[in-house]
Amino acid sequence: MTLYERIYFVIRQIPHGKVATYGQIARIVGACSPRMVGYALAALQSGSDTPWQRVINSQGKISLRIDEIENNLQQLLLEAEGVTFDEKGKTDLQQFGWEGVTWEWLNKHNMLNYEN
DNA sequence: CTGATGACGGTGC
DNA sequence: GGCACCGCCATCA
Repeated sequence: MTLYERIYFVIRQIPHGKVATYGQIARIVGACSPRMVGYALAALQSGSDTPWQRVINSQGKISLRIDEIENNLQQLLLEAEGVTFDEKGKTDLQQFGWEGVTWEWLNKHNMLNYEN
């Protein structure tokens, strides 16, 4: 199982209507750097079953490349799930932030070898 | 094997 | 709040 696959696996645990940050995903899978998460998502191709739209940066903002179409799509998908954005495109992590996985979940999937 | 390529985060100014 | 660094390393050509 590659690091990318672990990252996608964790992202699929994010519930509907919640969002997680890159750093949060990184800590869960044990990636030394949050960049790995971003890189994994960048390598993701459209048509994947991974809810990539629920992953945003630590400031609660959508952080995509210079692709406005995909950028708007991400916000659209999240708003369809009930996540709201302010006029600056920021979402309230206190309200919509994901709590993360449980210790039991990590143990169940043998991810304790990597961190936590 | 080597080098290029990246959806970030924290810190300091 | 914004900006410039720096750390970070799996994947691919």
